[in-house]
Amino acid sequence: MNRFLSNATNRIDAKGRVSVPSMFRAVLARAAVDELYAWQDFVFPAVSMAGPDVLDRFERMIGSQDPFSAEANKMSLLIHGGGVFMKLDGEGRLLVTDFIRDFTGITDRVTFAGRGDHFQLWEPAAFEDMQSRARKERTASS
Amino acid sequence: MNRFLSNATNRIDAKGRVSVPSMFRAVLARAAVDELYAWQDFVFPAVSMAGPDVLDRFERMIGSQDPFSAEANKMSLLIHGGGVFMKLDGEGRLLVTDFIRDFTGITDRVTFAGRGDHFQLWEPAAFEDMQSRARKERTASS
DNA sequence: GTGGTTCCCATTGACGCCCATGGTGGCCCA
DNA sequence: TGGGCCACCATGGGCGTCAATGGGAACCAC
Repeated sequence: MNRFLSNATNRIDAKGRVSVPSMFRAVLARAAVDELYAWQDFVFPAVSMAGPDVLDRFERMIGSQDPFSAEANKMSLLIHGGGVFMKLDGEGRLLVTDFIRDFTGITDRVTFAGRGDHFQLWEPAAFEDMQSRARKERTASS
Repeated sequence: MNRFLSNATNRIDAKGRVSVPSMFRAVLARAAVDELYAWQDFVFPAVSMAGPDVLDRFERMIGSQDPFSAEANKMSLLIHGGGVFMKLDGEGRLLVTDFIRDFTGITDRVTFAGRGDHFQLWEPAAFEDMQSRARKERTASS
């Protein structure tokens, strides 16, 4: 499969590392991605990750707008100022930095959630909560 | 037959596996499906399963919306983050994971229910209950 | 040096793949 | 029509492999 799907919760070890689910690593390997672009999600309290191609896409989106518009400026602030590059260690783990902790509230466990063309890091309880809320809204509106 | 019909209840073994009814497996084989897309039903406490084409359908639904809207993001959270790919073992069994147990209440037995283009996994008592209730409501309203 | 990383190796528990068994229903044949 | 044979399905369990996790030691920057 070539997209990020499902969710899994892994523990952060004493050194602050956490294993990226093998399923997600397989998708990254297939796309020959070895350096991850990570950004703070625009909607949820989660950090999103994907290959560098996503950053290119974001930049093209900005480029198509008036460079002096407030929109384009805000967008750049989010994707450049709120984004970093990360890479995995030999075992497929990533270091959970303060960049991630502060924005998500993650402390000792991480929920990885597939989002199709990217995946996200959530504080486990926040993920559960948001998902059940989304389900309720769908049920109510249908 | 090319659709999922009827229902059957099977036992979960010590390793947490359960046989998918051969009737359903036959439908899957005919559609050349070897990897199942499973999602938590939007209405019932059941997990639904079908071929990956269902996921494509869901994704087209999302694709028609503004990708930065909270609506589209929540829907993606459900169908991507709340969906899993599963595959059957050589004997046509699937592993009943916590993803399934937590949402359905399944413990040691599973009721498989055909739903036409997909089938569902229910906790046996919950299925009986829901079915008899549906029957009553129909009788009352007709 | 000291703190923070990165690279490497060990452990263990889960999962996939394989083979075995038993029970049931269908089919054939007398 | 009755009995027996056979095929298929549900189920059980062994075992090898791999992922998730833990920790030591080298390495770099300050």
